[in-house]
Amino acid sequence: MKQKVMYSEVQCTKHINSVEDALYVLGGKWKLRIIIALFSGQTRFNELQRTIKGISARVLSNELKQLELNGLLTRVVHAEQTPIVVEYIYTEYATTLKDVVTALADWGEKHKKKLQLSYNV
Amino acid sequence: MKQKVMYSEVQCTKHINSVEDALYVLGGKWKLRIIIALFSGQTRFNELQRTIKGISARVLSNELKQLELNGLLTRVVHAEQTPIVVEYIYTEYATTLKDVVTALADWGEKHKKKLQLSYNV
DNA sequence: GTTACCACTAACCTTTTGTTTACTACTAAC
DNA sequence: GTTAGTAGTAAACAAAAGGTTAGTGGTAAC
Repeated sequence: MKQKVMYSEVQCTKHINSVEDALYVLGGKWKLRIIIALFSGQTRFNELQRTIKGISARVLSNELKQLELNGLLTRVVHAEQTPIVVEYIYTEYATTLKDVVTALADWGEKHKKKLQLSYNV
Repeated sequence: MKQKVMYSEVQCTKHINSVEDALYVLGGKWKLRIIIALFSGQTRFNELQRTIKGISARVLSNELKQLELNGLLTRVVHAEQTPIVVEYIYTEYATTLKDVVTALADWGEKHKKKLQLSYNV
């Protein structure tokens, strides 16, 4: 059983630490899904909750707060109108996540196709 | 407050579903770190536990089982030697994760640098 | 006049995840 | 003979994450 080594030990530790830093911000079940929904133009709380199937209001609220703290979105309150409308707008910084989202979504899609293939054969 | 829309609503749902499929396999605190350690040439249980700081034997054992079920590694037992040695070898299929790992590690690295900058200024 | 929408929050509960300690049984080094 | 390494597992517990239900107060549609 042979395999090629992709990184040195030092690079391994560096990679693990970097992924750790990324997961600190993006980890958990919901954060990336929320970011995708924001990228696709959803801005409102209830819109987001409808788009992201299965998330509860409590969890969505908490996750949005954390994403705001990490500089990935801005909470904009339109207090002048009734009912008061709140918009969640992704920041310029959040667009740096595009590669991450793309890589994960691509892999997830291919993985699903692979599973379907192995069941159908 | 303006933003460009990156995906249509249909693409949004597709992306969310794909990321969901990916996270089903890769989600949680440890799986990607284990994969990085495997990519860097670690093959043994205790080696992995030493490399991945903070993981307990129980959790490592569970995660390895799940990664094996999902076809990302093979458990190879060398029963002929004493003490019996077990090797965890990443599969060919696991190499399709390279882009995911790279994207996340790159983002994590940049994010850390950004944090350090904003503290030092 | 009842229902639904808006954007949440509080309290409580369950599930998932992870930790700690102790243990297996054998080997090799000091 | 004590310690450390080999690869784990069992049991008991703690912490983190997530879900459920109910409710706020105002507006607008049926």
